Amino acid sequence: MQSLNPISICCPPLLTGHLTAEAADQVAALFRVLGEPARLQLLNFLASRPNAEACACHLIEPLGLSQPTVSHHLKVMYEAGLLEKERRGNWIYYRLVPERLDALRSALTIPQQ
Amino acid sequence: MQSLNPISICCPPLLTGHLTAEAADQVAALFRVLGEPARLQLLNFLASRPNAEACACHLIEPLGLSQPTVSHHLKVMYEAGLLEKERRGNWIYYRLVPERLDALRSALTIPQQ
DNA sequence: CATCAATATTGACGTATATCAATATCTTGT
DNA sequence: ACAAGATATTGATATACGTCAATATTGATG
Repeated sequence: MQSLNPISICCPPLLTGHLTAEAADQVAALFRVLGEPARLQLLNFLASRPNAEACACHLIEPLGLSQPTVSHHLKVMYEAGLLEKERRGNWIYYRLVPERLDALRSALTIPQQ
Repeated sequence: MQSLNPISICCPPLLTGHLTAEAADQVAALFRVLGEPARLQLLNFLASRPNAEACACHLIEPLGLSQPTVSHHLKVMYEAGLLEKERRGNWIYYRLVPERLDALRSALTIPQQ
């Protein structure tokens, strides 16, 4: 389970300038986080909620996966900087970090040829 | 090695509306293709060339990987619709398919909250 | 048709990781 | 402090896949 540094500047443009091996590693790790259907469905579910957030307890049933597995996916996305989390009483709420997805989006920008 | 259908409509928005399990599988498979540093470096190298294309023979040395491994990565990206290929005499040229990356980019669009 | 160069495929191996059951940890309320 | 519920971690298992050496295939050319 490779974790990402959320503070690191991500993502360098993929298609402009020279992409170093280190930068490629970093961006690839983020793509790999999105390369899992269960995680995409979690993101999609969160996006559909008010404030783009939900209690972890609400994320288990819609996926049809076990609680530990969902917890694992949430952790992976949290460590990748795609989610924030916040405890509220007994529950932990996860929230989308739109800036992170925006950064990835801009990394895919294609230079005018 | 899961292959993608290049003709299929990809990609449905991740963060708008309901993402079915099948759609999540499809988009995740495309993200997984990008989740490999060597492939990102290949894309980056192609983007730096005139016409965003290069002979396969020019893609081996810059990566420091064996010829079969590079061939494998090119095949994966070709089957994912990210590259086109064309034979020219003895050589096979691979070219970026910008529309495919654009489609992925738009799938990451975040709805206004 | 034979040869050569470029690319692709096969098979083997190692690593990464998704998944779950079992268990641990953490918070709140009594 | 204890009990109960929510979430996280551990350990085990299975699968996906990156990598290379060896080999096959393909196309051009003599």
